[in-house]
Amino acid sequence: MSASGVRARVRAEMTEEIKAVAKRHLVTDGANLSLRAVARDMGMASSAVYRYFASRDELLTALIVDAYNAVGEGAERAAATGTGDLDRFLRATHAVRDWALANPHEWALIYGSPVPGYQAPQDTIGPATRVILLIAGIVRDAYLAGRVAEREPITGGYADELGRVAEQYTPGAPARLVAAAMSAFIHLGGAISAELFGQLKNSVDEDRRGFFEYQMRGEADRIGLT
Amino acid sequence: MSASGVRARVRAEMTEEIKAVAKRHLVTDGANLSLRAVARDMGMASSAVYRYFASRDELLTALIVDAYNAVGEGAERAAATGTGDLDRFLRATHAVRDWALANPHEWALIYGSPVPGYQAPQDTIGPATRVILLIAGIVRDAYLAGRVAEREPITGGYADELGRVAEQYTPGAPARLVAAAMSAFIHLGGAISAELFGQLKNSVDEDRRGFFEYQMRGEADRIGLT
DNA sequence: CAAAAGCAAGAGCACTGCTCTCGTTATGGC
DNA sequence: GCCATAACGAGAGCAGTGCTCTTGCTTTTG
Repeated sequence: MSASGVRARVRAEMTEEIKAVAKRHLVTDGANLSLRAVARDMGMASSAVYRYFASRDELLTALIVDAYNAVGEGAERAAATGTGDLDRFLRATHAVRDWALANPHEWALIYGSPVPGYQAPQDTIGPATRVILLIAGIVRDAYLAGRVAEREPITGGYADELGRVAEQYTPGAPARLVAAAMSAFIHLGGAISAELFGQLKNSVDEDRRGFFEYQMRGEADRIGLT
Repeated sequence: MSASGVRARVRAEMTEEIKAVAKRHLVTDGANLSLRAVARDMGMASSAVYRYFASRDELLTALIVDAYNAVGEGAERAAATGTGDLDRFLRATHAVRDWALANPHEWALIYGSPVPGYQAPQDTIGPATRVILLIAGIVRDAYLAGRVAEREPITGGYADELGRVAEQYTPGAPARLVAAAMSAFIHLGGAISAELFGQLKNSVDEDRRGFFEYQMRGEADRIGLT
């Protein structure tokens, strides 16, 4: 066990190192990650990398899972330092943006257009939900404590569906709360992608942080957070 | 002139056909478009394609410009059929979504993560602004006609900057109008990307159109459209 | 009519993901 | 401790990619 533990540990270290090198390549080359280049950087044959990752897609998947967890954990930590509901919400969303600004290519990997021919495996859906679950959690806590302001209820087919989703997380809570939380999450992603992908150029160049917060405050207001 | 016109016309037809074939490949293969495969499909040598497009990136640029114009034109036509301000806004945003659903890979090309190593040339920035200019135009018309509801003004560094942008399009209009219009545009892109890139899976599957409209109505309300 | 320019094809370069085979080394059952 | 087995790393090779260069041919132009 301890002997085989050596090999297992070396294997784990190699896997981590490959991911680290790949992440470095990601920041310069973007999503067209070259497995051969990674292997070259590590001084090993490209075929040897296939001992650790069955394909380039599998390596990408590992990077995607790491990225989801990194942004999720960052947001969770930031939210934990907040005091009020609105403060926790703003801290969480700012943390997501900060992480995205620091790791633009990883953001593109998880929230940009899907890599062509790449099919997200089951492993990714768990980590992928961390941020939206965090936002939903903040809203739920506020609602259960009776601190969510009144808003008009929603109607339409999506209301029923989101009502069923609400039963899982906030039993008894109105569907419009889930709808507003999801709207905030979607707006969050859109705002960050717009900033990173260059759509704010020539219109918002000085105070992008402020403009981002303006939008997030708007979503918080729609939710009813104070 | 008529003789050389023949060659010019053939050249234009070839260029269009290459773009058409490339667009067909786009719907199946996504963004990793193969110039060689396009050439094979047309029964010509890959080197011959370089007579019409200096590089694969240039072909992509042509497709991007076409996509921007297609979605922009669709939104403009839809807006023109609207009656009130809110109606025009909703029709325009729904038209953008409809186009995106019909052409998901082209949407990914223009609003998804930038193609690695690809630098958007000057040709694209004009067509790229059509949708946001359309939304801004709807808001401007409503404001100049005195039909925009009162909302709280905005503060912060981005307010000054957007105020300067406002002077170009809606002289005398408050910066918060531009901010709200841009927020709507950003939310629009985020909502469509979220739907196309699979982030709505398992939460909004039945009435996505309704959920989209809920979000857009929220933005219209923030703007003050009626 | 001849020179010039446009065009298509083929060969070739450097690169990619991935597979297969080959020796080598560490692991686990006896 | 021995030895079959499994893991490992390296190299060669295949099919594909973007792109360039050269070579003939055709069309346009002066």
